[in-house]
Amino acid sequence: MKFMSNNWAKIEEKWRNEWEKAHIFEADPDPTRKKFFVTFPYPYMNGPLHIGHGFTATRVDIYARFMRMKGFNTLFPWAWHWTGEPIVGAALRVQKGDPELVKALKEIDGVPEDELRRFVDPVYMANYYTREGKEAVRRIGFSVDWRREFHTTSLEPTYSRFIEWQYERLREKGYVTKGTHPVVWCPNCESPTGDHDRLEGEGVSPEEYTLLKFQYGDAYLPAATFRPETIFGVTNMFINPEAVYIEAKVNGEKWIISKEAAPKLSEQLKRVEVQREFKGAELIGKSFTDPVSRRTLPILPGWFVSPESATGVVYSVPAHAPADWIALKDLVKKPDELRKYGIDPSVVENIKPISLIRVEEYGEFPAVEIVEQLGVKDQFDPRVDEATSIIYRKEFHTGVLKPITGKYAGKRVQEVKAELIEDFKKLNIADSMYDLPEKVVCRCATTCIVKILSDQWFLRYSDPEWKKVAHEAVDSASVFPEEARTYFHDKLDWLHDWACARRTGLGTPLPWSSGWIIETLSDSTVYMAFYTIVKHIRLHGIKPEQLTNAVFDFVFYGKGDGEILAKSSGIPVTVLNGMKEEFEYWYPVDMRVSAKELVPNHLSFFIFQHTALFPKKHWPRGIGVNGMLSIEGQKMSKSKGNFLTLRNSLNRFGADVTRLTLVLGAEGMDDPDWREENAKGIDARLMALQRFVGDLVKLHGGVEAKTVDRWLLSTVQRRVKTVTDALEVMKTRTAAEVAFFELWNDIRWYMRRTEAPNIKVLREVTEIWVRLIAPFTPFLSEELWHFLGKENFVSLAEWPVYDNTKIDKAAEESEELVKSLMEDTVSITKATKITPKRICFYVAAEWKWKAYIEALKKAQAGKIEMKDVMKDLLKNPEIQRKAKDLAAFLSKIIVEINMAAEDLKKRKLEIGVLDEKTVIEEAKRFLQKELNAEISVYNEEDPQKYDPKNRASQSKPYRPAIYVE
RNA sequence: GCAGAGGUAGCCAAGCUAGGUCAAAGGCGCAGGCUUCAGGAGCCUGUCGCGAAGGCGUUCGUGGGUUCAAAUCCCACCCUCUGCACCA
Repeated sequence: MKFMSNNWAKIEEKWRNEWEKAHIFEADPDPTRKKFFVTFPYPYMNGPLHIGHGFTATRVDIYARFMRMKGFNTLFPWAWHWTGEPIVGAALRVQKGDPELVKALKEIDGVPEDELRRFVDPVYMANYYTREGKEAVRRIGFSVDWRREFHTTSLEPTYSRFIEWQYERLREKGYVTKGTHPVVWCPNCESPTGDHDRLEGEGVSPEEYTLLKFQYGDAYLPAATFRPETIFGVTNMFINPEAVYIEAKVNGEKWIISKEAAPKLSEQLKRVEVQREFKGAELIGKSFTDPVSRRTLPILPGWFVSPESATGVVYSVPAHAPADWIALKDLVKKPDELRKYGIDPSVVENIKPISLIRVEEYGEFPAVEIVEQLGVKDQFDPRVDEATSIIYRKEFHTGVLKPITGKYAGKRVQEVKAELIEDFKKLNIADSMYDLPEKVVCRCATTCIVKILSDQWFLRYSDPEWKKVAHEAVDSASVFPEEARTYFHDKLDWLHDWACARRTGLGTPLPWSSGWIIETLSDSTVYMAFYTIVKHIRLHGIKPEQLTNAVFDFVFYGKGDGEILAKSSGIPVTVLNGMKEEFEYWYPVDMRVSAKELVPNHLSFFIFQHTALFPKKHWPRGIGVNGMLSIEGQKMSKSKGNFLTLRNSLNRFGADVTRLTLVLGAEGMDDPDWREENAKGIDARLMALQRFVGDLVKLHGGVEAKTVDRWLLSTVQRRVKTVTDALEVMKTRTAAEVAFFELWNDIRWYMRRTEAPNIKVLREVTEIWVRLIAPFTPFLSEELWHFLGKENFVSLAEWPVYDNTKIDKAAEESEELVKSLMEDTVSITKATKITPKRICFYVAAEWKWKAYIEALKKAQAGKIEMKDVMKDLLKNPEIQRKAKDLAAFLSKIIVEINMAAEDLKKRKLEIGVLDEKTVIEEAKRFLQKELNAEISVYNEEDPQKYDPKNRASQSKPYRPAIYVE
C-alpha cells in the first residue's frame, strides 16, 4: 500500500525537526514589522482529519508561507472544535456497539482496538482525534504556531470564559433574543433531528399551514391550507369517511381534527384534550358555515384526504384547486355513494366553482382548465399534483384577486398573503400549525414530528440593521475568488434568526440560562481573537475565573484601567497589557479560508459577529473560499469507503506530494478531485525535480551572456510575476502550475538550446525557482535550498521580487523566432517528405524592416491602407528603387498588421529592428543538431547567397524565408 | 421549487472579467524514437482532418445574433453539480 518514494520521509522529518528546533513559525508581536494573520476554521474532532481538510488548510499554509517570505510577520494558529452533538452521539453508538460505526472507526480511522474501547467516553474520543490530528498537521508541514493551540467547550475553561464574555456582550447589545421555533423532533430521543440523524426524509423541513376555522355547530373544523386567500371560493368541505377523527378542546375551543393531528398540535404549544373519537363518516352530509361570507355549505366524502397530513380537514375550492375540482367530478359519478351518506346527488351536481383569482392565460376557472388540459382521470391520478403545482405557482406569482375578496381585491396573491393571514388570525378565523410534507424517520427508527421549541435563544441574523452592517463588512474585505462576494451577499440576506443554544452535546453553557449549551456554529465565530491571548494564558497560568468580562473588555476594547483590573483579577498589569498589545497587534484577521459549504453558515456568522462585537478596524480583511474535494470523482464518504484520511495520505505519499497534488486539483470555487494517479505522477515529478536541480548545481559551463541567457532571465522574471500575482489572490493552482511546470519547461528548453549553459544564469534562476516552489513543497524546497549551499531556511527566505529591468523583449522575440523557424522547417519537411541535408534561411532585407516598422507606426492610430504607408516610404530614395517589390510586400504586411492585436503591434514597435541574422547564427549549431542538416543564414539581398529556388524574396520581418533540400 | 457554479480536444484542466499573438497552456494517457544492465526514471517527436514548402479545412454543450474578427460579447434552449438551516 505504501507508495512514498525514496527519501521523502527522511527529508520531511529532518526539516520538520529543524523548523521546530528553531521555532521559526512562532510569531510574536513586532511593531517594526507588518503583520499577517491567517486562519483556518478549526476542524471538528469526531474523526480524523481527512484530505478535504488537507486541501483547504494547505491553501491556508501556502498563503501563510508566501506572506512570510514576502516579509510579513505571519501568524498561523490552530485549534480544535469539540462543541456539539456528534462526538457525544458517536461515543454512545460505540457504547451500544454499533457495528457500522465500529467498523468505520477501525478500518477508516485506523483506531486500534485498545483505544476503541475507551471511545465510550466522548472526551477521550475528542482527545484521541485531537492528538492524531495534531500529528497530521505537523507532518504535512503547516507552519503553525503551536503555542496557541486549544480546543473548545467547558473542558477548556479559559476558552469557555471567552465564549461567555462573547455571549454576554452580544446579549447586551441586543443581538440575542428569546423566541419560539419549529423543529423536526424525535419524540423518542427528545431532541431535534438534523438531516444527518435521519433514516428517511433527508432535506424535509417543517411547513406552516394556515388553519381556517369553519364553524360546525359549537365546534370548529380547522381546515389546513397553504392558500388561505381561497376561502372566498370555498364550496364545500372534504372529510375522509374512513379515517378516525376526534373532538377535542384545543386551547379551550372545540375542534374537530384527525386523530393523528392531536399529538402534533400538543407539541406546538397548544393545549389539547381529546374528548371523543369517531369515524369521519359521521360528518359526511352535514353542513358547516364559512366564517367570511356566512354561507352554509355541505361536508362531502373525500377519500383522498390524508389524516396524516395537518388536521385531516380540507376545504374545497374547485375554481382554483385541481384536486378539489376532480374530487367533485368523481362524486358526481357516484350518486349511490352519496346517497349512502344521505346526500342528495343534486347537491353535488349543483356545486359551481367560485372564481376569486384572475390569472393570465386562464379563464374563470383555472383548475377546471388544467384538469382538462392534462387529462387528469380522477382524484388518485398522480397528475393531480402536477396540476396543483402549476396552478399554485401561476396564481401565486401572477394572480390578482377579484372583487369577491373585498379589501384584498386588485392585489397580487403574493403581496397580500401575509397580510391576509394576519387579518384572519386577528379575527380568530385562522390559526396555524406546522407539519412535515414527507415522512421523516429518526436514526432511532422513530417517526418524527414537528415540535415548537419555546424559550429558544436566537441570534438575530434577520435584523435588517445588522444585515446592513454585515454587507458593509463583506464589501470592505478582500474576497477570493471575487465571485464569492455575491455569494456572501446573497447568503447574508437569506439568513434568518439562528437558534444559538441547544440542550445536549458538548460546549459552553449559556451564561445566563442554565440547561442550555451554546450551539456549535455559534461558539466559533470570533474565537480568532482568543488565539492572540491564549499564549499568555498558558505562559502565566491564568485561571478562568481571573478572566472576568472586564478583563476581556480591557484586552479587546481597551476599556478600563489596567492597574485596577490587575488588582481585581490578580493578573499582573504587565500581562494584561501584553495581552492587549498582542490582540491589537494581530487583529484583525487578514485571511480566513474555508470550503464554500461554510459560506451560508460559518463564514457568514463570522462576519456578522465581528461586526457586532468589534469596531470596524477589527473586521475581517480577507476571506478565501474554495471548492469541495471529491475522491476519484466521487463525493468522499465513510460509507462509500472512499474516505482518505490525511494521515493515510501522508503515510503513502508524503507531505510534499500530498500538498502539491491537492493544490493542483483546483482553485476558485471549483471542486478539486483527488486522484491517486495524480499523486503518483506528482511523486515521480518531484523526484525528477530533485535530481534535476541536483544536476544543475553540478554543471560546468560558460559565462558569456548570449541572447538565450537573456531570454531565460527575462522569462523567469515573467514567471515570478505570474506566480506572485496569482498567489496574492489565492489562485494557488495557477501559481503552483506555473512555478512547477512552466518554469521547469523554460529551464529545460534553455538546457536544450545551449551547449554550454551559463552557470551564473542557471544559478540565479535555480535560486529563484526553489523559492517560488517553497510555499507548495516546503520540505523538498528546504532540502534543495541547502543543496544550493544556503545556510538559512528557505521558509524564511525573501520571496523573489519581480525585476522589470531583466525583461528583454527582444531576447524573447528572438527565441520565438528560433522556435517558429524550427516549427516551420519541420512543417515543410513533413509536407514535402524531404529528409533535409541542407537548410537555408534568408532574413528580410533592411528596406522591408523599414517598411514594416513604418506600417506599424501608422497602424498605432488604427487601420492602415496601402497608400498611407506607401506615400511616406517612397520619399526614401533607397526604398524608391524597390517600389515594385514594396507594393507586393506591403499588401501582405498590411493585412497582417490590421488583423494583429494592439499590444502585439505595440510590442513589435518597441523592439524595433530585430537582428535576425545574428540570432539565427547564435542558434545555428542548435538548429543543425535539432534539424540534423547543414544550416546557412543569408540576408535576402546577399549577392553570395545560395538560393536555387528563389525563396529569399519571400522573407518578411519575423518570418525568414526557408529553403530545404 | 429557490439560489449558486459549470459544460473546452481520449481524460483532467487553463483560457473566457479587458474579442484578434487560439488548433486553443499545462498535466495525464496513448504512439514512435533516443538513452539505459535495468527501471513506476530521463530526453525528443506526434496525438482533429487533409496537405509534394511554412498552407488549408473543421472544432470549444445546442441553436441563433452582434462584429472585419468569438471558446471569449448578447439571446434562447439542453444537460451536470452544489447548498437550502438549527447541523458539523
